[in-house]
Amino acid sequence: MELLFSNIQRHISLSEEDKHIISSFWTIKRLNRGEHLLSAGSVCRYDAFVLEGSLKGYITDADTGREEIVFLAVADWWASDLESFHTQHASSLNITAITPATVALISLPAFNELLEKLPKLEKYFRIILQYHVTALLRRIYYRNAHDAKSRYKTFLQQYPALQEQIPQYLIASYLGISAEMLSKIRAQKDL
Amino acid sequence: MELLFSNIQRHISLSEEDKHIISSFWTIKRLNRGEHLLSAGSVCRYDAFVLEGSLKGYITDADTGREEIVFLAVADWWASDLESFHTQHASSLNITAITPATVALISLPAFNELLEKLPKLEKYFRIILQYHVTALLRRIYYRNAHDAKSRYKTFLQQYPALQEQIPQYLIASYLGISAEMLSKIRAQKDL
DNA sequence: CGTCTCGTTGAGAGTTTTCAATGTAAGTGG
DNA sequence: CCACTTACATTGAAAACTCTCAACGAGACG
Repeated sequence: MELLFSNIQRHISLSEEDKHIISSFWTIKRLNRGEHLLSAGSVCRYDAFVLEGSLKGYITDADTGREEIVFLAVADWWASDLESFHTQHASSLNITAITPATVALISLPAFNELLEKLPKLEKYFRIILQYHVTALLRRIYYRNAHDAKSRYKTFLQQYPALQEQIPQYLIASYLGISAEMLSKIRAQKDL
Repeated sequence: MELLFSNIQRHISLSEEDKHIISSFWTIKRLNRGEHLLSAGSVCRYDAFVLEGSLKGYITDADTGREEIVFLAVADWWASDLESFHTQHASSLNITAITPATVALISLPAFNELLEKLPKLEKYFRIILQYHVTALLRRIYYRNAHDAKSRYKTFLQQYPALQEQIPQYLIASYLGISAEMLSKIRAQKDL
């Protein structure tokens, strides 16, 4: 939970009282490796903040059964389907623990109540969403403008920590590369 | 300006007084075709809401000089580099009018002051950012999971209006396709 | 051990790009 | 009004990149 506080405090200030209030709205959940936080077809009941471990968000192709990674999340990141969470409509996304993980969960009613009690959190969420949008636009840019090797190199520079926590074939999918291609890229001398 | 109000009112309610306050913080600017709203290397001074016309956000490759479209914006959309706007650091993005355009602009100091005067706008911005994040994740998913033809078909369904307002070679870049490839896809019978 | 997960490697196939040429419509200046 | 430029779209052939498929290897774990 300290991790969430420090994340929030990078953008707005919190009193001990605030932290107390915030804590009361969240529940901690442990996930086994492979356990689902959200399954396609069901509603995203919780917004999740990752405290430990790593998760993948992915879409399974109805025809081929292939998994396409949409996002990866490790400690200090968020992992949920925002649209499904806020509209309470069925999600097309799966979220699953890659490793054993600990997440902090908040339901939509609790989320709304929390924002009413601590309106300054609106600002926090707005700010992290701004960063998120920027990061996603950058990801789209790299996907469109650069080849597989260049994308992988950029990925390593930007998220050096992820390399150790996430299997390569999932990183490949995240980057829009086949697992075999990424393996061949890594075999090249000039990384 | 009415367009901005109706955009906001899709998510939160506004009194006439609110509208009056909001109006006072924005300035209207007309752009000629090809005119820059933001140039790479400079700071994004304004958050822009498009009232008329269409704009492109793109990154120019330093080596090849190629333009890579990062986003397209038409009436009722936002167009800015959020990161540069909020940090006031140099942007790597260009934003240029594709057609003659009218935009509503707000500076960062004005933006912050507006949010202090009308805190409920925090909620509005948080909500539209949530939708934006969802749309960008969907875009990434399609980019990674589907071939050029399928992406174009999905694009036509999702944004039928854009087809008439944006030249094809820019739509191609937006979708991560070469202009020639898109032309060949359109020549196929079974769109 | 035997299985499961994950990574590697190679060959062939497929998609998409690049390059170059051509066409067309719209604007601009004489 | 016409010639000329500019912007955009089309087409074809060759090249480049990436994928698929298939086989194999290595480590973890029960």
